[in-house]
Order: sequence, then structure tokens, then C-alpha cells
Amino acid sequence: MTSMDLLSGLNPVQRAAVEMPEGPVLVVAGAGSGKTRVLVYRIAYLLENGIAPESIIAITFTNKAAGEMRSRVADLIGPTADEIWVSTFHSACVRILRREAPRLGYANSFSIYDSSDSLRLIRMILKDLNIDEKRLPPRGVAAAISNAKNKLMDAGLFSDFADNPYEKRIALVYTEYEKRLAEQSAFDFDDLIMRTVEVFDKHPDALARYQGRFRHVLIDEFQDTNHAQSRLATLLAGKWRNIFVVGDADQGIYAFRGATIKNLLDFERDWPEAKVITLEQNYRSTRTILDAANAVIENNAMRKPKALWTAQEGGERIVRYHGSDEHDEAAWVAQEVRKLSDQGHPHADVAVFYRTNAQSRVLEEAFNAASLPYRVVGGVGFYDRKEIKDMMAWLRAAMNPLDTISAERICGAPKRGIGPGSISKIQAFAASRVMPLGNAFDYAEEVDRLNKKARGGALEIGRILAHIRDLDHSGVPITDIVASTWEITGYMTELQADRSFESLSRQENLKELAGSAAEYDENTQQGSLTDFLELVALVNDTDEEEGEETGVTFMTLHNAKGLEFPIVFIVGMEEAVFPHMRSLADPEQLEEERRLCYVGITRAQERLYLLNAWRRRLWGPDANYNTPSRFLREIPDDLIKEADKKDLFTTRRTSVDKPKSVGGRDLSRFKVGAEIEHTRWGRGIIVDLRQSALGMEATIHFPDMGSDKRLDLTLAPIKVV
DNA sequence: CATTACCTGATTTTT
DNA sequence: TCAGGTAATG
Repeated sequence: MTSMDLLSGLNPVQRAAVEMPEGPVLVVAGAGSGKTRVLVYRIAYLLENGIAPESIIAITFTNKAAGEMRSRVADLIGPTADEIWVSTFHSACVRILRREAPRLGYANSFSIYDSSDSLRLIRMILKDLNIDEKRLPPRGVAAAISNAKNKLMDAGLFSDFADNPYEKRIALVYTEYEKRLAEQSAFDFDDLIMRTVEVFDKHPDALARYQGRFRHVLIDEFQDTNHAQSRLATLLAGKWRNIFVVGDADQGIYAFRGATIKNLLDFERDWPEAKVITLEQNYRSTRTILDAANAVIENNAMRKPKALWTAQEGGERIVRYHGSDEHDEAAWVAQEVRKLSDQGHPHADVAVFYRTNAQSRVLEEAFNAASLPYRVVGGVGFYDRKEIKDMMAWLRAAMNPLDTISAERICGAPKRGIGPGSISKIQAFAASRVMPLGNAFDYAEEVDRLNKKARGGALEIGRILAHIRDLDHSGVPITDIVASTWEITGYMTELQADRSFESLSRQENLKELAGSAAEYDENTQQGSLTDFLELVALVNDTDEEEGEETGVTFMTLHNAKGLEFPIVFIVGMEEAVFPHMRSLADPEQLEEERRLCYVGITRAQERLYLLNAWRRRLWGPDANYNTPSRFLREIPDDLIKEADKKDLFTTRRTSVDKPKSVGGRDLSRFKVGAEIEHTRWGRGIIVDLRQSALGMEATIHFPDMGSDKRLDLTLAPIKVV
């Protein structure tokens, strides 16, 4: 491909950005102005001009963005693209640390602790230090440590700066936390960045290697970088000074996580010879939508003025609907989606955004009631689920015996007669032999006063871990290792013995885990278990949502960044919901909410709907009456059209159509109030029935057991009496 | 040691 | 509302 062909699809400004000579470049790119395009073409341009692919590193914020960039570059220039480092900050750092970790006294097979692992560790430390969780909430400690690490403040520095009793206590915990992470050869999320920087700071030869290699450093979404990340970028680009960053200060929505748009605003100060290019033409949205977005964002005081424009004229007016409550709001969305689909708009063209994940629930109910297809992106992470964490703990414990968090976890998954008491006995033994907990199971015979059951259980755990290691060494596909693990641990058998609804969905989840392992096996020539564990640690399931694009998409506004849809609904536009309650008191946080609103609005290509509810139940028994969001007031009236309410109630949910039979079993006799008999638990009464993803879920009260059970009717061994 | 029943407690966004 | 931790019980 010639240079002419390559660049022909770009406008003059985009093209100028792509063709910038070497040296630092800042591309200020408004929403929908072709930011990703510029990055992708820049890479292609560099390659065309003789830059070796392995000397380019492109860093994005999410795995999804990295994947997209990789495939778009591959589309342009073919398989050479594989040689380029296209990754997130975190995975780039892991890649560096896999090699350099020994310099920090870590094993190459280090574990990566996610936030729930860190929280668990912090709880243990609080217990050991005899600090009451009420005096020092673990979550707060975790947040403080995370913030510190994002600012490259290690425990020592933090202690030096701690000037009140509260901070001093946190400093104590932080110090111990770091010590234990090191003992367990584990990094938490924030460590991945901070400790990579530490390697570079302490070992000039390591820094020199990467600096020499990466002749071009490209960074997407620069406004979302935190101090540690921007420092890392600065270090990497330190030798060649070819740092090409793209960002939009108006779309910075991660300050709560330590991101600071200062990095973007100070770029020219940090790189005095920098060239700046501003992309202001929007190719995505209608004039109406863009006018609304601009009108909202203008209310941010702390902002450099910038106006996006579009060549598109007019467009549909923005539709407003005032729901009476959240159910009404959701039902209205559903009926409008139905109407749109009758008019020929595919469901996949529609997205519904909300501020918090909890809001998806009502929408799901409404869409189920209306039999409309949807998919929820994000929410409770797949890898956060118990069964997944349990399975991962087995694999992690096998690969990193120092990983105490995982070793403790597997003692109870499934139960083997090893309770807290036995664990501390084994731990004491391990300590006396200077041996990691993960290796101590094999020596259970030598542990003092361990009861018989625990002893046997521990020995079995030891055998299982050895077996997993064997499988890994003999190059067995990861899929088989995963499946073998849930077999030999007895985890799957235990789940299968239980016919409850939860158990079924857990089994499904485990199979899904095997599915992602299979995907890994397919895409990797010589994979290893460690490699797979790393992938799982850094990739959350929202990233890989290929496949069915048939339904309406539900997601949080944060998740929507970087995406676009012809038709967008934003629900819950009320004070205290959006802007979120926790931001109301602080002007800076409020501006972040406004940027979030800006992001949401600019996702829409053709039509935009903004909704609020007068009355909403957020948590607990009583409802909130919130005024409409200030962001609504900031949009000029002439861009907005009020929706009429008239046909709403025709589609209100009156009854849920339940399938007569699911999975070949006749369900019509199961009704609320019906008396049934269960082969194991005896007689019971159905107190609730609901349709679920997997079939029909019933809540059944068994008087003899004194408790309710949730069962799947298609599978549970029950019959109507 | 395991199970269960309560009982908190906390509720934003995520690599 | 709900999940996760803890206390009480088998």
C-alpha cells in the first residue's frame, strides 16, 4: 500500500497528526473526531516509513481498546502487527515484570492480587495488628493505599507524610501490607505500575533496555492516566522522545481512581518541544446532539474552551420523558424500543446508559416483561464470582506456593475438614520450617495436633497441587487443566450434588471459564498456566463481548466511553443519581459527573433520549423524590421535545408470560401456592416463581427444613402433590 | 469443624 | 436490597 492510499481516508487535520515528524506530539481529540483512527493510522504510517514493529508500543486504557487497535492495525498492515506491543498499562507492566521481578526479590511466577484479594489481605492484617475494623474500615485503608500507589508513594514515604493518627494507623497497615505482598510474591493492581517504575528507577540498565527498544511510544486516553502511569510513559519515551499522546480533557472520568487531567494539560510543559494538534470536527453525531453536549460541558469552569462542530445539519430533537418512578421509566424505554424496532431500527442499534449498575435491574425486568432482547455489559465481574475465584485460587496456589491468600482459600473449596484452627496450625508449621504455606500441605503428617480429617484433607490438597503442576509441565492444554482441576478437587461433584438454581449457574460459569481457557489455547502457540492466570487477572469479562450483537445494550456511562450507537437512552437523570449523590458536595467531582454526561451524550449518533423518574427506590424501603438532573436544565429547550405519555400504559407489565414448558418438562402445574414434593427435602410450597436465564426459578418453602430454597424447576427432583 | 441464621453494613465508576 | 461476615448451634 502506498502512502497516498493509506492516508486518503483522513481529513487534513487527522492527516497532519498522522504525518507528524518525530518528537513529542499531543493530539487533542474531541469526542467522535476520529481519535482511534489517528492512532491506528499513525502506527501504520510509522511502519511504512521503516520503523520496526517491535520498536513501537501503543498503550490503551482498556483491553477492549487494545484489542480493537490491534485488529485495526492488522487490517491495515497485516500480520506484522503482532510484533507491536499493543496493550494496557497493566499488561505492559506485567510483561516487563515477568522478566524483571527478580530484581525486586519477587518470583517470575508472581501472583496478581485483584481488589478483593487485597481487601482480604488487609482484613487479615487488621486482625493480626488488633485493629478494630470499625475504627479503621478495610475499604478505606484499601482506597488510601491505592491512592498512594497511584502517586508512587510507597509505605515509607506514606509513613513520613502521615501527620494525623488516622493516617499513621493506615501507614502501619500499609507497611505490613507491602511486607506481606513481598513475602507472598504477589503484586496488587497498583503495584504493577508502581513497581515497574521502581525497577526503572533502581536499575538504569533495565530502563535503558526498554528505552532503547521503544523508539515510539503512543498513548490513548491520556486524560485518564494517573501520576504513576504518566511517569511510566515519560520513562519509556525518555531516550527517543517520540511520545504521541491522544486525549480529550472533557472526557476525563476517572479522577476518582487517581487519574488527573493535569497530565494532559501539562504535556507541553513536560515536553517543551511538543507539537499540538486539535481535532474538532465530529463525524459521529447530528448537530442537535452535539449542540446539547457542548451546552452541557460549557458549564464546567475548570476547562479550556473548545467547541466541537459537525458538518451534519439538524437531526432529530432530543426526546425527554419524565417517568413517575423507575418502573415507569424502564417500561417507557421498552415500549419506545419496540416502536423503534417496528420502524426498522434493529435492537443492536440501541443502547441504554445508567450511572450505576444497580439501575440495570429494573430495565431487565421491563425488557423481560416485554420480551425484548438485551445484553448487560459489565456489572458483577465474571472473575469476581466465588466459583471462578475458587478455581483460580487452585491454579494460582499451584503455580505460586507463596500465594497465601490462594492457599487459604482452597482449604475450604470444597470443604475438607480444614477450618481456621487447622490453617493456623499448618501455617505455624510452615513458618517453623521456613516453607511457604502452599508447600506445607505435603507435610501434614508432621504438623502438631492436627485432627485426622484435616490431616487427610491437607495431604490431598498437596497431591492435587502437585498434579496441577504436572499437567502444566507436560504441556497439557489449559482447558484440560481447568476441567481436571474441578474434577480432582471434587468441586464439580459437590456442585452437581446440589440441584439448586445457584449451583446450576455456578456450573455454567465454570464451563465458561473452561471456554475462555479454550480460547486461550487456540490463540496461543506455547501457552503456560502462569500466562493464562495473568490474562485472567487483567482481563475482565466486559472486554470480550464479541458474538451476539442482536439485543439492546445496557451499560454504565463509564463503560460507554469509546463506543457509539445510533440510538441512545440515558436513564436516571436526577439529582443524586446523576450527578451521583457522592459528588454533589464537591465542585471538582461535580465537573467529573458533567464530563460523564458529556461522554454519554456524545455516544449517540442519531437519536438521544433523556429520562428521569420523579420517584425512585434506591435501596431499602423508602423512595427518594429527586429533582431532575441539572444537566437537563443545561440543554437548551429548543433542542428538546417532550414525549407524550399516552400509549405508555398499554405496554405496562400486567403479567409475565411464562413458558408452558422449558427443556421438555411440563411446568404448567407449578404455580405459586402449589404443594410439591422434593425427593430429598420432602414437602414444600412454592412461594415465588420467576423466569430466569436458565429456565424457571422457583422459591420453595420447606416447612421441615425451616427455610426457603431456590430451585430450578426444569431440573430439580420435585413433583406436584 | 461445618452449617445456618441472623445481622450487619454499605451501597460509583474499574485496570 | 443484598451480599458478606459473624455468632450461635449441631
